[in-house]
Parts: sequence; C-alpha cells; structure tokens
Amino acid sequence: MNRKVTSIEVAQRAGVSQSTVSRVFSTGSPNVSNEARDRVLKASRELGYQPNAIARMMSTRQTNIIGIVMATITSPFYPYVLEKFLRELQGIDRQVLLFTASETQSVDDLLPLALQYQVDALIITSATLSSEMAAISTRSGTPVILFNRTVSAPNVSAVCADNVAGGRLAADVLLDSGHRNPAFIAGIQDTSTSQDRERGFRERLRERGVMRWLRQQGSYTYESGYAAAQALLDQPQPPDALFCANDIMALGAVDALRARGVRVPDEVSVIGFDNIPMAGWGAYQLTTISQEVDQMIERTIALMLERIEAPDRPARVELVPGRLIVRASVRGLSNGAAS
Amino acid sequence: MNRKVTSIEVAQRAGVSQSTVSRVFSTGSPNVSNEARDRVLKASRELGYQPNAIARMMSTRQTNIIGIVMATITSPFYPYVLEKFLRELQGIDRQVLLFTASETQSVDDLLPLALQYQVDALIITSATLSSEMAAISTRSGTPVILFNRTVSAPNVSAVCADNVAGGRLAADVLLDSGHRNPAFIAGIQDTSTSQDRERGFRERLRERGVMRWLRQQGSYTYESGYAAAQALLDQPQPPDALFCANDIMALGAVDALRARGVRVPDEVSVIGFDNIPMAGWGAYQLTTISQEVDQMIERTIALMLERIEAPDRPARVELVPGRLIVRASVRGLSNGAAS
DNA sequence: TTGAAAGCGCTACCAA
DNA sequence: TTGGTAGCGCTTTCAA
Repeated sequence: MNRKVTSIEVAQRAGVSQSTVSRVFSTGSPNVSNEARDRVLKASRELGYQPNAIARMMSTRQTNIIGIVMATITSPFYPYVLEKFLRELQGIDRQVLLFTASETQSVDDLLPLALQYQVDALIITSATLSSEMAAISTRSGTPVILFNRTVSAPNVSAVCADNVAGGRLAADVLLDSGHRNPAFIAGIQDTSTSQDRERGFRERLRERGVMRWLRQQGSYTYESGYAAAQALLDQPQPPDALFCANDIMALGAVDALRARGVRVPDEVSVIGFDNIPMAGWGAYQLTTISQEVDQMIERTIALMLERIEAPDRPARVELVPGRLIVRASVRGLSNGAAS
Repeated sequence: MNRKVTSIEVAQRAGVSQSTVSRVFSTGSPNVSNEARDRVLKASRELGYQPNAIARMMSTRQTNIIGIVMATITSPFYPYVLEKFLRELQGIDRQVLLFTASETQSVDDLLPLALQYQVDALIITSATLSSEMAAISTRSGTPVILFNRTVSAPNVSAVCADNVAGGRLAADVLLDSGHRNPAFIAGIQDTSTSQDRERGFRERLRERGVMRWLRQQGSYTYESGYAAAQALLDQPQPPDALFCANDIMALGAVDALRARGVRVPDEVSVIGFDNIPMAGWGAYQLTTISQEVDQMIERTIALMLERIEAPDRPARVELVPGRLIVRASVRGLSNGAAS
C-alpha cells in the first residue's frame, strides 16, 4: 500500500529522464519516440502512476477549474442547471469547484475563497455581486459570469432569461383568453427575476387597459405560493387568474385553490414561470413560460470561454427569451400557441 | 489591472521576509509580532493579495478538497443531499470538486480523474465502483465512501439507508391496514437500493403468509411509475396497494391511478420511499418511508474524516434506518405510527 | 528526440 | 520572533 508515485520514479524505472515522462503525459503528446513512450507507459502502469494535477497547475498557472457558486440548489429549477453545467464543462475538460451560499456564507465571502483556488472563471447563479467584490474579481483578472441575474456591476457578464418579455407574455396570454381580474404572486422581493417578471406583467396590463390587479408577496417556495393563493381568495374581489413568479409557487397555488374547492382552470386560471419537470405532471398540467435553460447554459459557457481567452474584452449581458408552454391550467387557451 | 500578487511582493512592500508573510496567512497564525502582522496585512490590502491555494497544496501535500461523484443530480432526492454535503463540508473548510457520471463518463473513468486532483477523499453517491477501481483507490491511499449504495469492494466504506428493513416496514404497513393484494414497482434493476427494498418487502410478505404479489419494473422516474401503475391496473386481478421503490414513481403512480378514475387510497393505496419534499404537497399527501438524509450525511462525513485521519483503519458499512411517514395515500392507517 | 535545470508560490525547517 | 533555504511534482526552455 504505497503512496503517491511521482514522474521521477517512473523515469527511473523506464530508464528515461523525468522530462520525457512529462512529455508523454502532456496533452498533444509532443516529440517523443515510440520506444520511449512505450517504456514510460509500461512503467506507469506497473507503478500505478497518475500525474499530479496540482503540480501541473503550479507550473502552467492554469487550473482548468471553473468555480460555480449556487445560492440555492434545492429549488427544482437548479439541479438541472447544475447537471447541465457539469456535463458541458466536463466535456471540455474543465473541472468544477462548487460552492453554496447560505446565511453564514454569502456570495461575497465565497468569491475571495474561489479566487484563492485560482479558478479560471467563476459562474454565479441566482445571486448578485456587490460592487466591491466585482472590483476584486476584475483586479484578479478572473472573469465572473452571472447566470439568471442581471448585472449590477460593470465588467461582469451575465446571461439571463428575458423576464420582462416573459411577464408581458403572461399578461397577453391571460388577457387574450378572457381574464379581466388577474393577480401576481411575487417571488423574493429583491431578486431581479421577480421584479422584472412583475414589471413586464404590469406594463402590458396597463398598455391593454387593465388598470387594476391584485398582488401578493411570496418567496419562491411551494408553501408561500399556497399561502399567497389563500390570501388572494379572501379578497373582496378575488382574482380570476394567477400569474406566479415561478412554477413551484404556482403548484402551491393550484393546491390551495383545490383545497378550497375552487376549480382550476374553470374558476381560476394559473400560469407559472420556469417550466420545471413537475409542471408537466398529471396532477398539475401547469401552463407556464419556459426558461430556455439549455440555451442559457450554452451562452454562459461561450461567454465564459471568450473572457478566459480575452479577459480585456468588454463584459456583455445576454437575454434569452422564453416560450409559452400551453397545458391545462389556463382556460380558453387553444393548444399550440407560442411566443 | 495587474495580475496575481505573490507573497514576495507583499513582503517587499511590508519590509519583511516572505516567510513572515506566509506565517501571517497560515492557519493558527503562529509567532508573529503584532507590528509585523499589521504591516503585512496593510501591504496585502493595498496590493489585493490573496494567498495561492494551489501553491499551498503543493507544499503541504494536502488539498482540503473532497471529490463528490454524483450519478444523477436531477432526481429530486439528490439536490438536497448535495446541498447538505456542501454546507457541512464548507463548514469544516473543505472545498468540493464535483463530478457527474453519465453514459460517456462512467464512475470508473471519473475516479482516476479525481485522484489526479489529489482529493483528500472521494464520496460516491448512488453508484458503485468496480473492484479494479476500488483497488486503484486503495493503492493511491485515497479513502472512498459510498453514499446510498452498499459496497461491492472491500476497503471501501459505505453509508446507506436500511433498505431491507424499509421494505419489511412497507409490507407490515400494508398488511396491518388490511391490504391483501399488494404490488411492487421496482426501480432500476441493478441498483442495490431497489433490490434490497424489494427483498425486504417480499420476505416480510411471505413471513406473514402472503404468497402472491404483483411486480412491475420501473426506472425511478415519474413516467416509469405512471406506466407501471397503468400496467398493473390492466392485470386480471389488479392490486389493492402499491409499494414503489421511490417517491417519484409513487407520484407518477398516483397520477396514473387518478387518470383512470381510481381513487387513492379508497380503492388503491400507495406507499413510497425517500420522503422527498413533493411527497408532502397537497395534491399527493403521499405516505412513505423516509431516508434519514441528514443523519446519513453526517455519518458519511464522520466516516470520511476518520479514514482521512487513519487510512489504515478498516472500512465500515453503516445502515441508517428509515421511518414511516404517515400521510393520506394508504387507507386505514391511523396517523402517528412510527418504525 | 532527449536531458539538465530553472522556475511556479507556497510551507516548514533550521539557525540566528 | 525572524530570515534563509530546501523542497513539493510538474512544465518548459535551452543545449546537446
């Protein structure tokens, strides 16, 4: 049960120099004679040699590690996002160092930590960065890309769903299908996603002459959607349609409605945002506005790679439009509509 | 926009030796005069110095990085597991390098990769290791802990729910509440979890004199649970109760039953396994057997730390019993039962 | 095509 | 309490 084998030991056993061993294992396998290569490979196998990636990072000053900071992993939208990021990144030989933010460890604390690990780039999902931290990342030359949040800082790139357009789309869908008394269930107050979805929704309502709507605060959870729907039902003039800032709250709202004996969509329509897998399940059949996650992730990685290559290129923000997914929770909607 | 600052530059600016700078930033902050420390800290701030963790790993031969390999992240049970692992590990100053297995990258390919990164230990969730790979990990001296699978290899530790006991519990619950014609919906065939749950279930059924039961193959997904329930309903003698190898399939089964106009639990009872958040949602109210995830994770980390400390300690397997969670999908069950 | 040697940025030991 | 110095295991010149 010996410990780590080094390239020197392999070199000795193969009867070549350590440099040659290194050459055999470097990508692109440069000028090494077949004979030398075979002997090195054989010795490596016998010794169980694995190149030490840390030492390689040390000399190349390149880690090939991407840091990902996730604020919430358990919200049903994110596991898919994470898995997709991992697959894509592993596919281009990048490893992922994952951090999760919490009450005790905010994104602002995590950033310096990630920088210490010399990540080639940092992807931050569903959280923003203080401007001090943005400055620190710029100074260190490490590109930072925000996923699913718009930027607050210059020099930080971002990829985000077009939430304003999504909110407008929701308004159009509800109005087109004959609803006149809509309500909005908001997500966590200070997230740009919820704000933008609400803004688009209200804007479009107003443009089309609907000046009155209900609003209830939620917090992106099933329970908060449930409670918000109950509160809305207790209003003197309860709504005939609910636009929820995400799908999870919409599912909670549907269950709250049903628990009160209110039929969905006959009496109250519900439309969500995200298009998580559960939205398509039999018990819900939720009509919703999708976030085109695959596309968003591809763009994020493209932007990231671009900035790793050319760190001085200006930062960019990309908005990815969503699509209307018609299921059965909004009445009077013919299947097959699209944005 | 300068690049990485090193401890040498800090030392020069602070008028001390590089060793002193190193001392200031090492954990435990050993013998350094307050004056020197202040000057170093000041210089660091001005220069924006962050210690290089890679270089530190290089000299200490300790990465403080734990590798986690996850086969599936999107199955609703795992996001919570991952988040909990991250929090716990970050709490003890360990970073996580995350890998995901797929068709193209099996666990067996991922293990050597993780070893190259010199992880202090490797946690593998919901996947097993070939014996060759187990041998490689042993040889490299890197402890491997399996989470949610029992071991196939010696020298590999594992933490797992007590699935056999859980299967027996499910049988008892169904029999005690008067069901006589139960069916089992299996998960992916070659997973020890599904096998063990089935084994316990059948064992107990037989012990209590029920010699006949239905069985349908599933694959741990909502859709497969849906389809399996449909198939079971088409049997000449359809079951009066369904035990599903996980909650997701149970939710699919409930929806399939309802779609056919079969009432749950009045006509058919359904019991799941895992106790995922959705099991408690209004639309389902699924009675299930919990996996005590928090406890499993704590044990996994404890086992891991133990083996990092003393790699020669023999490997151990720990089984964590689950509990019956009574909701509304099994008829004739008084609330408040427990295992 | 090969080998020798100089780093990469730290830690840790030793002497002062 | 400090500074000098020898590594850690690689990659990458440079000469041969």
